[in-house]
Amino acid sequence: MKIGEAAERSNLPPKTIRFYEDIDLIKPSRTRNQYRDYSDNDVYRLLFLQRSRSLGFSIEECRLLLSLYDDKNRASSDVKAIASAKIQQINRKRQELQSLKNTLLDLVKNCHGDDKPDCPIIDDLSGRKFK
Amino acid sequence: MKIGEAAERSNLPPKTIRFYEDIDLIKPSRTRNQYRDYSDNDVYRLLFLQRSRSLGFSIEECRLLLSLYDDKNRASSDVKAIASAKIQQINRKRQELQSLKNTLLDLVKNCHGDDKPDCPIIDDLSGRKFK
DNA sequence: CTTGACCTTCCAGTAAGTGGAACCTCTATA
DNA sequence: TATAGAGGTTCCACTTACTGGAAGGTCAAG
Repeated sequence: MKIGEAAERSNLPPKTIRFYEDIDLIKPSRTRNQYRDYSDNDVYRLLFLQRSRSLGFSIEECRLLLSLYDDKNRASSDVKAIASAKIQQINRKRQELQSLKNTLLDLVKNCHGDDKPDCPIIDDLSGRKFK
Repeated sequence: MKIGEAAERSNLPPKTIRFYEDIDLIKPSRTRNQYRDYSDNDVYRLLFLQRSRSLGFSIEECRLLLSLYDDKNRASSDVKAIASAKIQQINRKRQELQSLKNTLLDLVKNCHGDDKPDCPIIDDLSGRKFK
C-alpha cells in the first residue's frame, strides 16, 4: 500500500512516516515509480511507533523498544525496566510541574488583578522582595 | 560589567545571555573592544528572564511579560491573566502525564518481568489484543 | 613576551516533527 | 487525447531554547 493508506492505518501523518524512514526506524520497499510500498508488517511497526510515542517514549527509546519487539528472544524484564524508568520520569516531571504551579498560585493569589500598575507578580519576577 | 559577571549574577550561562540578545530580549552596550557591557538594570532584566523561564513561561511569554515589566502603566490584571493561563496549562499537562502514567502502570503490572520472551507490554504496543 | 582566562563571531546540532516548493505519476472525465 | 486533481517524490527551511565547538581577539600577570 502507498503512504497515504499506511498513514491512515497507523494514525500517523505521511510527513512523520517519511521522517521515521529518514532516521531508519522503518524501511518500506519501493514500487517501480519510486513510491513507498508498505506491507502489513510495516503498518504494525508504524502502529508500534505511534503507540509508544504517544505513551511518552522518546524516539531513541522507541528504537530500543522496536529492537526488543524484533528480538524474539528478548527478556520481558528488559521491556519492563524501560517502562518503569519512564514511569519514574513521569513522576519527576509531575512533581516539577506541581511545584511550578504552587509558585504561580501563590503569585496569583497575591495579585489584586485590577487596572492599577502595581503588580506583585512582576515584582516577584523582577526579584524585588515584597513579602 | 562583562558577560561572565552578568552570567553569575543572573544564574544564566553566557551562551544563553548572548542568545537572548540575538532574539532581542536584551541589548547591552558595548565597550571599545566590542565586549558586551551590562548595567545593573540589564542584570535585573536577565534575572527577570531567568525567573520567568524557570517558572515555565515560554520565551514569547517572557517577551510579553517583559513588555509589561517595562510598561509603568500596565494593569496588574494583564499579568494575572497570563499567570492564570499558565496555571491552566500546567494542570492540563499534569493530567496528561497522569493518564500516560496510568497506562504504563497497567502495562507494567501485567508484565511478569522475567527472562522469557513473552511480554505483555510489547504485545500491547504492537497492537495485539491480549486482555 | 608569553600564558591563560575570558571575550568575540559564526556554524552546526539537539528533538521531533511541520510546512512549503517544485516536480512526478496515475486515474478519471470532457 | 488533453487535462485536471489527487496523491506521490525530494529537498530545504522553520520550530524551541538553547548548547558545543572552532577560530580568533583582548587583557592582566608572571
